[in-house]
Amino acid sequence: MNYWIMKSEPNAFSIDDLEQMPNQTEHWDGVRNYQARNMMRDQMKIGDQVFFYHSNCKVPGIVGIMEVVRESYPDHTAFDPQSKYFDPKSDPQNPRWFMVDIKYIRHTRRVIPLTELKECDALENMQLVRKGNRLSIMQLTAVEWETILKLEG
DNA sequence: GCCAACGTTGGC
DNA sequence: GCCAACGTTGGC
Repeated sequence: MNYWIMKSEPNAFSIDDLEQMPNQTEHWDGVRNYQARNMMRDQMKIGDQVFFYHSNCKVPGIVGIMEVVRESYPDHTAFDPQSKYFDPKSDPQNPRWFMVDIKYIRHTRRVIPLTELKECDALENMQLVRKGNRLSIMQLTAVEWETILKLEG
């Protein structure tokens, strides 16, 4: 069992949007970073637990919990010239980008703001709180996962 | 809106 | 393979 954080800008796709999808499930498309791709492609397994993080918004922070329900497969938005995620270098015969399917579990009882995560000593080694971090997918340790759940209150 | 931190691109 | 230029991310 692995633990993850996945970021999304709520203007583009929020925890509320995920909750309203059919089966409360959606494919996590549009990831165009090799490190993040490698984690999705090689390490994310069915049943892994994921925090949903809202970035680039008024109160950035953790807003919900999700679960991996389908392991990696090609991100078809890379093949679609109409998509803003189109990448001509990704060939259906040799896909460059991958995604997983994610299912809504619940909202956290409150937004756990980034400022609070930064103040927590037990989370000081977490990638998310490091300056300049821009990765949209990060792995957590089990201890970090539990620590954040306790912060939820 | 600003800007620091990164990642990618492409000329050489 | 170096590195300057450029584009993007995302907190503030």
